[in-house]
Amino acid sequence: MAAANPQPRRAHSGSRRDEAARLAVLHAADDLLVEHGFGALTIEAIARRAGVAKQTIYRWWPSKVEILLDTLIEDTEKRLPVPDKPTAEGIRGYLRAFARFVTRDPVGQVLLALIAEAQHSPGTAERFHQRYLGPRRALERDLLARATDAGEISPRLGPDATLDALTGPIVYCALTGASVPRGLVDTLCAALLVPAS
Amino acid sequence: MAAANPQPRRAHSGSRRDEAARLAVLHAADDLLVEHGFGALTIEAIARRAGVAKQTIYRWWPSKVEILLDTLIEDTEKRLPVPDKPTAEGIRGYLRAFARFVTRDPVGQVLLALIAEAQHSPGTAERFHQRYLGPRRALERDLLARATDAGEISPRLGPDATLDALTGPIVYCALTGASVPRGLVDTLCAALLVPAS
Amino acid sequence: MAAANPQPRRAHSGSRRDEAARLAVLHAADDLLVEHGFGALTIEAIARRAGVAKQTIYRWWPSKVEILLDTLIEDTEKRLPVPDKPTAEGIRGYLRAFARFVTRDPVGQVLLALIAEAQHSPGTAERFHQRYLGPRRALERDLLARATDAGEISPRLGPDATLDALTGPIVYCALTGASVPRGLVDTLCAALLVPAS
Amino acid sequence: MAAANPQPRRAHSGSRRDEAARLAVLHAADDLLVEHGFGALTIEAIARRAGVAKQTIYRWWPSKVEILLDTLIEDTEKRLPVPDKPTAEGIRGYLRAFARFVTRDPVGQVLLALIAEAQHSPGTAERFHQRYLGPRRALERDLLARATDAGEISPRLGPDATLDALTGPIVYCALTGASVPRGLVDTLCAALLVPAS
DNA sequence: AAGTAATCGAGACGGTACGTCATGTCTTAGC
DNA sequence: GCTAAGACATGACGTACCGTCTCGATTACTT
Repeated sequence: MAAANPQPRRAHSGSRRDEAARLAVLHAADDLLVEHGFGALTIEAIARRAGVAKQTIYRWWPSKVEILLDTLIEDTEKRLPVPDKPTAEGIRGYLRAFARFVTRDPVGQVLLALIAEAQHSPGTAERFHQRYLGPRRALERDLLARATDAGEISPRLGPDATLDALTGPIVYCALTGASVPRGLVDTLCAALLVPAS
Repeated sequence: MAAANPQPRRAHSGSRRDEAARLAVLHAADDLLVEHGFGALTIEAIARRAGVAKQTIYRWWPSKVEILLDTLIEDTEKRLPVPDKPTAEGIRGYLRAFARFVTRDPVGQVLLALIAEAQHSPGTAERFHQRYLGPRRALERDLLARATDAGEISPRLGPDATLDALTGPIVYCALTGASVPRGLVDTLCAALLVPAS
Repeated sequence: MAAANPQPRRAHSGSRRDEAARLAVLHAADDLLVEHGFGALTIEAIARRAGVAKQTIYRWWPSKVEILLDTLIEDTEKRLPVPDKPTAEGIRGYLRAFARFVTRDPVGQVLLALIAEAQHSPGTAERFHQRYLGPRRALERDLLARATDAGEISPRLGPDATLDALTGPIVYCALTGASVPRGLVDTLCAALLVPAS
Repeated sequence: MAAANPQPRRAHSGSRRDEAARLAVLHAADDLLVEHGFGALTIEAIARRAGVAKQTIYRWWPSKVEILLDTLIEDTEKRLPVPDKPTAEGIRGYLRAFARFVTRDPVGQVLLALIAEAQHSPGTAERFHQRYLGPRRALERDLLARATDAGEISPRLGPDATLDALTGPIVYCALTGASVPRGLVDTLCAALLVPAS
């Protein structure tokens, strides 16, 4: 079929890392996760789907968790940027976007899968914190601090506790398969950030 | 002990289910999970540890998830009873106990493992809801309703959203390996249940 | 269906051996062997097919080989009697019947299966000789001896070698799935028994 | 030996089939068969003994019967060559060697095991004919034909019937655990091949 | 007539082997 | 030095039988 292409995908390489292979792996991993769930996400399946040799994966990623982390980090910045403006409304909007991200976006699936996998393996938990949770939390803490300094909000709890209280319910709903109840985000913001009125 | 045990270990019953084997499996699963993590929780390892044939496990449990569910359900009632008294203080105490349960109790580990595993497999999610999350949530909703009727509390959100908002942050902290911040439970209760005072 | 018979097959037992069960086992074994081959001949399959408990089989037969031996011994006398008359023609007829028996008779299948199984297990070989091959060979040797005494034949070899030379090719053909070539029996008799001219 | 083996046992090759593993499997199978009988000849035991992974066996052989066939075919040519010279004496010598082969040679054990196993499973029978019995019989038929053409012998039966009559008794003796009676081979040759003298 | 004993069906149990799948390491051969 | 391809040792998967066992019911021989 398709006009008998003799070299079906032959142009790959030489001495430098093959960027096409890298992207093919990331996309294959993402696709498999979304289409068939984490159970189908094996190194062999990724290699098969990406049209890549297993060894090519092992050369560049120490585990499939790192593949997911690569996808997650690259895509989260696009799909769910932390807002610049330190306003109460900005924070509320970010949380609403986060709820959508985590319940509907394919990349949100990756986040949930990593939270789950971190629970199963200490090594994963470690890397997950280093590469994703830590940096993200730093950005969020900064947003909160600037909003507080600006008098936009006046949180009833410390920064980390506040963020746990705001994002925890959203993540929990997503993990248990439920949608985030209407009004939850607004009420949480109202109750915990105490708008400067 | 030592004394005079007349039957050395010959009594595996015969035609009826062997209760000793059942308990050995549940304990082996729990022990392996706590000692070596979910990764070490294979059916073969459970069978080895319990001194039981693999087939005996497959005869009674369709998957290791159901083993964990059995443990979780049996033990949660003992370790984390939902309080009878519908008071604001009772609810606060329950949430504090829940925080301890989920961060320190071995059975809490089982709960976290199941939340994680449910994320990886739809079948697990289904069973987890049917057998644990659903019934438990019903009890909690009942507690909330009775406390509301008694005028003890006056929640700002619907029952499910309230429970998500209260337990979500605790579960999220446990999942991300953190301890539950001091004051979090009290502040959440104060902010969301609006004590009748 | 079928008029709701409350006791479907209840009349079995008491304190004496249940003859119906014994026959059911023998027939089940034979049927399974013929219908699905030796591979399907497991104790569990026999028990299932005979509608009998596994223990009932183990109580009366030490192995499935003994079941086959029971069938073989009981049925061979009916299907393949060693002739009384010590004539050359009688011997020839017996060999022709033996060829039919071993290539077409269900009981012949049992014989072949036991020859094969004896090759796989020394215990089987032992019992097979004791209970079948030995006694049968004795009868055949006797037939040969009487025919020789009567001057009907004059074998070129000793009795056992003669019998091996006569039956060996037939068994070999049956084992290799071939039919016994036309004229083989007659030529063997002519060449080895040297009719009294 | 001893001397300077530079690679201790690191050379399992990589992308090409590992010849050492192939031979280890063939020898392990042969050894197990001779030492512990067909009952001990399980894939797992072969793998253990050969120091090879089970999957390596399944990759190259569809069943243990094919392993035995490989051994049998490779070794029969060395241990029991069909003679070139189409003489009566050559045929007699071949049959005597065959009797020794089948009663004393370890490879003869493999042949008997395959005859037996073919009786238990149609698939085995099929492959056994295709790969061993058929080709061997063709060689033997050719030997017979050339000897007949040369006027060395003058068989009383067709080629296949003659071969069945000559080899059948030998195989039968081996299968029933007996030794081949003295004089049997010579008498069979004399009686069936009718030397041209 | 009550007690004893052997039988039967059912089926749970600790095992062993099955054949399949994914792991992570390795070697080869092509560019 | 990268790549695709894939063989390899390892070990878990879920299934099928093995032979032993214990049940609860059904009969038949004892006393």
